[in-house]
Amino acid sequence: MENNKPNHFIHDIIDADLKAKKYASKVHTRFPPEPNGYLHIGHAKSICLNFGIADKYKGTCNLRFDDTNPLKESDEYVQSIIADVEWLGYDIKNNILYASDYFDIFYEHAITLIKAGKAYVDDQSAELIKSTRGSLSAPGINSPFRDRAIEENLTLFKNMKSGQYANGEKVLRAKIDMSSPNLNMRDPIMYRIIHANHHRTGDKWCIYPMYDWAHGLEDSIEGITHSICTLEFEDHRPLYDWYLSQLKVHHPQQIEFARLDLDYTVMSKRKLKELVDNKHVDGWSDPRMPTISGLRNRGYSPDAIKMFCEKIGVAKRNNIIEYALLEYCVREDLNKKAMRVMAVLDPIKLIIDNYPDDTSEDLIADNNPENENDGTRLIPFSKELWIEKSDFMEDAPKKYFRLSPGKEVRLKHAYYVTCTKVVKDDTGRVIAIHCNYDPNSKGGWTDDGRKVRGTLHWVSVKHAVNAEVRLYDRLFTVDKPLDTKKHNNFIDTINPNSLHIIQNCKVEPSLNMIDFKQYYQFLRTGYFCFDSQSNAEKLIFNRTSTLRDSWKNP
RNA sequence: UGGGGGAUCGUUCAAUGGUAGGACACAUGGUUUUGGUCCAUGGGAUUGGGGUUCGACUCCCUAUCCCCCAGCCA
Repeated sequence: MENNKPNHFIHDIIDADLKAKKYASKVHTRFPPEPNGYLHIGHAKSICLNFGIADKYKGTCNLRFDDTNPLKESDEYVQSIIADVEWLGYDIKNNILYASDYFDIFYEHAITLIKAGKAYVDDQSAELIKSTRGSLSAPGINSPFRDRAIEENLTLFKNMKSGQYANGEKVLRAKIDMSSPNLNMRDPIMYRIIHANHHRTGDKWCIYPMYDWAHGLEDSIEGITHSICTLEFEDHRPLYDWYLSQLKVHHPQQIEFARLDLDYTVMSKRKLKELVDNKHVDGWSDPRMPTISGLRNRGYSPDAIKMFCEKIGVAKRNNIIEYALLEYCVREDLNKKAMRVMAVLDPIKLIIDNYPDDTSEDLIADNNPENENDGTRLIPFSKELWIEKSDFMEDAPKKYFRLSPGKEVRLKHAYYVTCTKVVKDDTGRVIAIHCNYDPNSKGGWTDDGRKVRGTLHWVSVKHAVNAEVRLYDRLFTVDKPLDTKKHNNFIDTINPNSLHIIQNCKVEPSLNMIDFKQYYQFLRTGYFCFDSQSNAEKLIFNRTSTLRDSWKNP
């Protein structure tokens, strides 16, 4: 297989490092989520990037939980993240790591820094620390506790660890430069006191490391070579570098790239959590959510998501990818994989007057014209069929290929039929359509050169199975829900019609849950999958996406 | 405002001093037992102004615009 995956600036950096024999010519990356929510498609970009690099350079990629804040994290999130990464297809069984496993090491390193006179215990309140940090243009003010004796710092820090102080009473700070133009360097906090139960370490600790202090050490301990993160950490890099060089430990290279943003959705864990908590969606895995588990329930394949992550590229400029590209990727992938079936979403009865009353016959249908190996199946055909309401028009425009009075169409895999008359109710609404079929067109073809433009899908009335179908639309009505210049609150821009449930859809009998398939294409209507709530008694399908539709009703 | 980043077709990624190219989107044809797929064609961009150079998206100067940072979040 040729490797024509696009190259990007991070590859260039790694190539240069390899050439310079930096890091003993090995490549080790990591994907470091905080378990404080479910993974979304933006994380998928990072996962594909980091695991992709490990793969390309024959290195390793760790899944590492950055679990340094017990207040926001939970095991539920840990489990969902592991499941999502594995579902995407990355083998992490032997590479699941936790920052919390390094807490003892972090602590020892902190002692080292204190002993070197590079860290101190500060008694100031959070408010005071904030107010003495200065501003974007004004320098900060040194804490009165900044020049405490090393021995005193050591004692105080040990007391912090042993639980002698309340939350917020003291912090450990790095002694750097309160007048640095980079706010991150103004004596950043290394440890804060949080008396809380941690999902892995329980009550062992009541001091927890801050991100900047912990992250570089995590990378260093694991022997990471290239620590890839998003743009907002760019001005944290000097601090990342400062800690590691003070401690003279293995020093990975931090590289920043632009995170993924998608139009017509939101992509921050906080915002997604708000949608979940306020019940705007049915949990993190709602098929409308841009979460990995949401996309999975929606019927997206791992390959489609990976293809998407490759196509969007990796660069440093802020970007908003069009949702259309994601849809292109599912269609592209599912076109090759999906089993073609017939399902009528909005049924109307079609009666074939010249077809025998009490017979039915099994017709051969190919499962996927894109892949002959997928074989064929039999579909029952009889006198009364369900067809799609939108496939009939009494007064049809010229370019309408479907059924209308006097016109002949093909019933897919079956016969040609010609519409003879319609039946209406008292209000004039069409409730049934009558037609005649051509017995010589069995299989949907004749050799007489007849041109039959329209092809309809159908389901035999007496063999049809009822199903519920859930149609999804974009979750938001605007392309940038978070544009505060246009919208006060992104919640206001939620699409009230993002979920449309239809009952009594008629599907072909092969669609029971006994012969379960992962991906379906309902012929002419879209890609679908079984909903996780679906069972043999009640079939429920989710629409993954529509098919492309070049037909424009004039 | 101090600091850190960034600006190329509608969107996104490339071009690393040498023909501005790909993908998606859009448009128009063709094929078709899915108005799907597939195939072909087309329109469409270097933020502005100077400079260096035989030659500039690329280097220099200047202006403008956008993003990030003042959590004991990550």
